[in-house]
Amino acid sequence: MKVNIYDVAKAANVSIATVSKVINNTGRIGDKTRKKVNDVIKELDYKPNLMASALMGKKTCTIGFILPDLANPFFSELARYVEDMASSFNYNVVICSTDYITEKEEMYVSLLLQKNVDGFILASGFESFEAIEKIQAMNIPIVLVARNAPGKQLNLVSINDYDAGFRATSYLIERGHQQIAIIARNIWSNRERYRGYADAMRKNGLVPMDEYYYAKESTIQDGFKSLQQIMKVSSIKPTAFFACNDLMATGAIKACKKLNLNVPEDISIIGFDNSIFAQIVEPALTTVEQPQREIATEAVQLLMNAINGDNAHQTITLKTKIIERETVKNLIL
Amino acid sequence: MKVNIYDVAKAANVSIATVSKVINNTGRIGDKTRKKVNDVIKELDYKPNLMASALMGKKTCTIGFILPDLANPFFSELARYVEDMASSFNYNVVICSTDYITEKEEMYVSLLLQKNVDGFILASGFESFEAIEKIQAMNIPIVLVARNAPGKQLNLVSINDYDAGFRATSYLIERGHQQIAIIARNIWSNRERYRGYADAMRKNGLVPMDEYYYAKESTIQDGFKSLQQIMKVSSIKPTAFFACNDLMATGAIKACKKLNLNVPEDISIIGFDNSIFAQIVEPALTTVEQPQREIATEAVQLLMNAINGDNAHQTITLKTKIIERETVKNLIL
DNA sequence: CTGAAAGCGCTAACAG
DNA sequence: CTGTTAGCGCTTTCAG
Repeated sequence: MKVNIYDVAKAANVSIATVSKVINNTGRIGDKTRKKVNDVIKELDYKPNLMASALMGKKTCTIGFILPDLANPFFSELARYVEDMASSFNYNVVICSTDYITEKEEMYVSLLLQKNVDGFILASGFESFEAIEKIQAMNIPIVLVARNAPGKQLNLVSINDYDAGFRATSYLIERGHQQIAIIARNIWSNRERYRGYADAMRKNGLVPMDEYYYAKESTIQDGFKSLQQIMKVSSIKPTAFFACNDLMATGAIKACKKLNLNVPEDISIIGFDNSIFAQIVEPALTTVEQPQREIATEAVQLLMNAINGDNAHQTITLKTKIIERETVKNLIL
Repeated sequence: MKVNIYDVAKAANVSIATVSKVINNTGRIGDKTRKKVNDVIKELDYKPNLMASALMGKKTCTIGFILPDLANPFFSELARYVEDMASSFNYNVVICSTDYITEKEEMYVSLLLQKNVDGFILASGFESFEAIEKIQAMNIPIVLVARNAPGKQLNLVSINDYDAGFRATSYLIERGHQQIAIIARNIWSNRERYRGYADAMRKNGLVPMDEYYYAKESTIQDGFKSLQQIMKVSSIKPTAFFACNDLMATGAIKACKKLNLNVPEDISIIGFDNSIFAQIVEPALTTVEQPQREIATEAVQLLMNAINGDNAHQTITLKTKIIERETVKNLIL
């Protein structure tokens, strides 16, 4: 039923070695032989079994992409671009959602390692190094996305979260806001953005909200709860919120509606990611853009280089940009 | 570096056959031997190479999930559930976006076939059977999602699109709307919804918009353009729109804003999918819910059954439900 | 230029 | 109960 290399060899009156050589364009093969073999291959519609060649040390042309949650548009868009780019190299990507659970990441990594994937893109944002070390122990290339790994020699592609947080906050301050709250989650990228936020506040003689993270997850729900929570506990009410992703910003906007606060008249909000949500919500969200396509492109490119033997470790930092829409009010007039 | 079955055998003073048996729980193995081997496995952190066992005819524990566009929230949510469910069977899923291009589907299918995936879930919604036939020729299980394949013996899971279209339209009619337009795309599911729409109209003595599809793609953009287009060309302006997915509905709402039409005061809109967008847009979208989680769950379950030798072909039709929110006005008071 | 043969890591008869 | 052995389908020296 399934035709293999022997069938081709037989039909072409050559040895399997010859067939293998014409398939892989290795060794020297006479023109007539090559043509003959190719004809037979076409005729029998022969497709080499990639598992078998993988067993012989060839690539599996598959990469693992590990992320927290595919339902988060930031990640699904990222995944889309990763997949696109990978496919341009004839690679497939198996996507794994960890659901923010470390054990799942390790489980997926183990499984994919057993399946001999050629490389990993890790966007799960975990603090633990278990998975990374497991992969490195097998000498498999990794690139980390939106995360750092101090003290590790790795490929990284990310934005400068500190800087982005600083600029988002400054943007608000420049527009006259003084009471600025932050909705963040306790993960590395958000902590960096918090640092940027706090420094921007202090630099302008303002006092940052203390290092208290209200959001458990980066969801609409948690953004919704966080804003209400902050409004409730603050003695001096914030006039602006910096939400560390668009989902939470969306939730924050919803919360404002519930509290009968108008955005941006009463409360200004700036988000993060510039995912599709930013254009959908009402009012349209002013937000910090992450160049997802570039992130994905660079990540895959780096991974491919590594897979093809490039042992250098690169860190690529991409630019962010504030996309002005309708959720920030200028208090200075 | 990488430990294999021989290393384990040697360290445990047994043959590789014995190791294989304890791993796979086949044959009879003495308790002490089993323990010994298991200890060594743990100690050496041995993980069987799944490619090798796949070569021997075992499963790869990988399925291919082919969809049009991972950036469409309906599909990313679906993918999320598929992945979740698959992972509960210890399966990985490689996700492929066809971008609505038939050739890409075939290309992906070929590639994954060469990689010996155990099964496919096809949600790409194509009309062509090439890919399906290719897969069937290899005797690999498939389940089709959100699509039909008349005359084919296949596993199917979908909703009743005709019925859903009929009910969505009736919902509008019951609320007094008479000029109802539809925004659809020329794919099977949308045509079915159109049929339902048209029948509901006629049944109530109304005249359906003619079978003219304005949307090239199921995107926000195309929904935006379609509504404007329809408003421009209609002699009697519609009071309600039935958009065949939430993305297009979102675009339609945006278009209304641009045309200075209020939703739902001037124009009512009903969407389809009940993706996350429906809750985000303003006003919140009344829409027909597709039970994505169930679709995914059933699809994976069916596929697993098939992979495990169940040769029956099942068709599962899931229920839809109209989720009432704020975009439909009741004209009858 | 082409083929024979070894072997990748594993499973599955079949002996013992 | 355990080991030997023959492959799965392919790549890759190494002879010829």
